[in-house]
Amino acid sequence: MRAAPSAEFTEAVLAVVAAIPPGRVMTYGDVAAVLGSRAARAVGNVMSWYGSDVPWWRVIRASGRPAAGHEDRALEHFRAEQTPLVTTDGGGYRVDLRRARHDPA
DNA sequence: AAGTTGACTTTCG
DNA sequence: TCGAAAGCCAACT
Repeated sequence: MRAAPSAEFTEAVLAVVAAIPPGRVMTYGDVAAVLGSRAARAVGNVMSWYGSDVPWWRVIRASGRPAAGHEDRALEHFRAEQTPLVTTDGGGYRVDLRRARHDPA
């Protein structure tokens, strides 16, 4: 285990993630931006620790791919929520950020 | 106080 | 469009 974020930071992140509507997604950087910071990595840490209590699959990387190692589980949710996806030739996939990106403002 | 780590981002080739 | 390298932030040792 590595560096559990402070309670303040954790609650703030969970609140933002929980506010993302179904079928939409936000990048780690976006979530951090809402908190007034650029700690995208710290956001990832919060997900690894408390992600089980929020729709963590709606938080993805700027590349349009979900958290590393969780792509399979995330795909199930995306298909269930009809999130805009882009299937790649290699059998992989990626979220269509241009359409699915959620703007909290 | 300095070094290490991570569900990241951006820039360059 | 893809991969490698450097940059950044927060928290731990």
